[in-house]
Amino acid sequence: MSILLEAPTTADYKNPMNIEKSDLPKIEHAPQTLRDIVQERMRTAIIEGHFAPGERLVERPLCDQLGVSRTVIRETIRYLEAEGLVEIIPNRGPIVALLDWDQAEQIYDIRKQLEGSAAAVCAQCYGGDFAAQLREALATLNASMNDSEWIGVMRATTRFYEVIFYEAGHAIAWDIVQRLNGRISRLRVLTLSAKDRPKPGFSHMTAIYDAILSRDAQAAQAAVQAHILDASAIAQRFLRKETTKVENDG
Amino acid sequence: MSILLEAPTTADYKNPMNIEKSDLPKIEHAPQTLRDIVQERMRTAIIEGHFAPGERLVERPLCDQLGVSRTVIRETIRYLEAEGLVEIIPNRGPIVALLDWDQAEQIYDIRKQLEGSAAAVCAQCYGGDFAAQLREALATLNASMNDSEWIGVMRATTRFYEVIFYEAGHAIAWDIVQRLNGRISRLRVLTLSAKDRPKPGFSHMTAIYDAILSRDAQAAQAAVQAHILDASAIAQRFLRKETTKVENDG
DNA sequence: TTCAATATTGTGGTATACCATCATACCATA
DNA sequence: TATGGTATGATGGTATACCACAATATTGAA
Repeated sequence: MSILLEAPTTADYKNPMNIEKSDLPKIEHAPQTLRDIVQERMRTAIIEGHFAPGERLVERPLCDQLGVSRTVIRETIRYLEAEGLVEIIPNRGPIVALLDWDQAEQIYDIRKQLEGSAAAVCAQCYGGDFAAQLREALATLNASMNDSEWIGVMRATTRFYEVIFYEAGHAIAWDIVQRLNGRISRLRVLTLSAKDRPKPGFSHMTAIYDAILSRDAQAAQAAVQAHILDASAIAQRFLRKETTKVENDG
Repeated sequence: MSILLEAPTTADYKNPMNIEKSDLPKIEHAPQTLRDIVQERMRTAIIEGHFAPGERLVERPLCDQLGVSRTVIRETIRYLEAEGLVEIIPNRGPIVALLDWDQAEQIYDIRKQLEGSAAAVCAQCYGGDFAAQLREALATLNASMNDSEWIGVMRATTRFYEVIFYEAGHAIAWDIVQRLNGRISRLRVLTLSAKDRPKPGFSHMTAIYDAILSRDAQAAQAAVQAHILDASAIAQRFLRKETTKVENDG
């Protein structure tokens, strides 16, 4: 089990998550509730692969590990179920959602549409300091690729698209894309960590960057779709390869 | 408050939702849990307008009305929050999610993409008894329009698109579209119930039907997008008109 | 009379105990 | 060895107690 989910050393109900003030420096009265924290932790734990797909999420151990009550765990599981990250098996309880290529293909297809549209809109109407933001995101991405830390690459890629979606004013679409990305996070990890090929990804991103900044909506959309097509092709290789194993687990 | 949420007359914990066997004829051991039932009831209550947008969803009264415990209510609210139907205001609790035109426009835009794509794919590759299913859905839609019952029209429209999405193999996209439709259900009701114009909607659907059956993907996509564009234009009129009122409520 | 401080109330958030049911694993016996 | 029953554990569901916080009402003082 992940170290991310370690329980507090003592059962301190006044401070069950070991949240120190130093952890929340920005906002004095952080309106963040326990549920939000647990949600965030479990979501990232699943996305970053600390829970295996198909692994059971038993309530009471989770309570112990996170140092919170069952109510919180149950509400969190309900939320993650709605997000598609968790699946409820009748009379068995929640497990980390499984993924087959059929679903993954659908998800890549939806992303192609939504991200392509966002890039196109963005190219047409961007302004302000957007160019600087996108350049910075691209630079961060480049830097993280040299670190060969897949998690950094994933975050930088996310940031890159986040800038695009928000400039396009597509906040809801971004929300959808993020959730979809959560569901295929395992694939993203595989495509990123199997990095005998970091450069093709980066050249794709550069192409997107150039197309948007030159206000070529068509080219921007095409570049995004090419990027996703490439990613999905790599993902397909991996998923096909391990399909047998996954289905044996289920 | 809605009659849909009435509590059982007596506190019968063996049968708290008044589920009779006659309600579940198909499956003997119905795996449907209390949560599922409450979720379904509250979702339709919100979608069908029995709760006003911005209305507070106070836990304890909901417990009384539905005859279930707070745990169930809270889990349900968490699920609906993830669906975007419910919004949590810090230190105030959940309310029925509000909607402004900016969000609605984004939602219509996403629908335009996903539904257009589904129709196009469908036109290219449909087979089997799909044509019959779609024809039947269209007939049902036509019949329900003569009833001038907006709820029937809404269900028939949903069914029509459901057939398309499933034939295209876009189950995940359909899931997304359904949730988005839930969030703009109030607008859909307005556009449907303000029925000085039932026929334009139906002619749009007929155009979609014809285009798909004639395997013209381009035309199918265009017809779908025209339909949504029309709907969004009507919705915009209504939402703009009542924007002041809504924001005063919030 | 008016303003401010305090008390009350309602709500959300959290924790915990309890029961029923279902599924599985284990064990004892034929 | 095979089979059936029991034990265990997990979940679903319910109830309750406690605390924090915010809004409102009430009361006291200027």
